Amino acid sequence: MLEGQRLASIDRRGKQLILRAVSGRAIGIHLGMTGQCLVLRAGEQPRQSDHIHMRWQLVDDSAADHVNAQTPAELLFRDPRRFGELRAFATPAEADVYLARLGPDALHISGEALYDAVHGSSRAIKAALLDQAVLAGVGNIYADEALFAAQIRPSAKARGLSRVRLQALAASIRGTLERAVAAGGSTLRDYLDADGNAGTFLTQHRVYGRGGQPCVVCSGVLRQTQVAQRTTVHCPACQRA
DNA sequence: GGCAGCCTGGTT
DNA sequence: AACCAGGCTGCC
Repeated sequence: MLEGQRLASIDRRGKQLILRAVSGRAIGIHLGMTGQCLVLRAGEQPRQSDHIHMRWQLVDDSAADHVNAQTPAELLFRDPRRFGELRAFATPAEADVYLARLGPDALHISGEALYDAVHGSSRAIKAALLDQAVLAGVGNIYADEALFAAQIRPSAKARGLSRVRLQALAASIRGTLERAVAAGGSTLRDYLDADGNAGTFLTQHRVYGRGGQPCVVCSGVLRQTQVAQRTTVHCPACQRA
């Protein structure tokens, strides 16, 4: 699909990455749980060479004055658990149809947009946040963290939450994701950025993975439950809404 | 909605 | 050996 093609752009919508070529062809990449996209310089070897499912040779022929111009490099897709996905699109329209399944991007979600997306739903608010057609980009970690920041119970019915509450939740989602991005993401075990670096947001988790431990705000015991079939941690005292 | 299933690998 | 994990789909 991409042999001999010139990359035009690299974008993201929610958890979906999309590489578009000048010709209109495109590749969609989803990391799933354990996927990694790694960029290697010429002659560089990946730290872990197992579970590599795709390798693209890259040539940088951009600016003539670029230090690395003409230096070949490689883009690797590695995914031990194979829950990730690579998908080829022949045209921009095909790619756009695929991306249209996704809700608004969580990193930029407005209070109004979140209200519009969930206020009519009878589901638990956490289930709605995890639904990529409702909101694109929030997974289990950031759902729990954002709900804690907004003081909302994960099991609260979406339709029972006020406009003001949902506006606060939208702000918490944006804030949580911004801080996570600034920290390079949450590496539990596998996640690495394109340069092979782990993310450190794990050190800032306030509820995810802390069931049974004291709440950082009130010192009460954090409760671990199941919501939408996912392990969920919240503070019963702080999250009253 | 709930649940099995897709996979590998690390921890009880 | 059993259970658990960042996600998501398909089937009741």
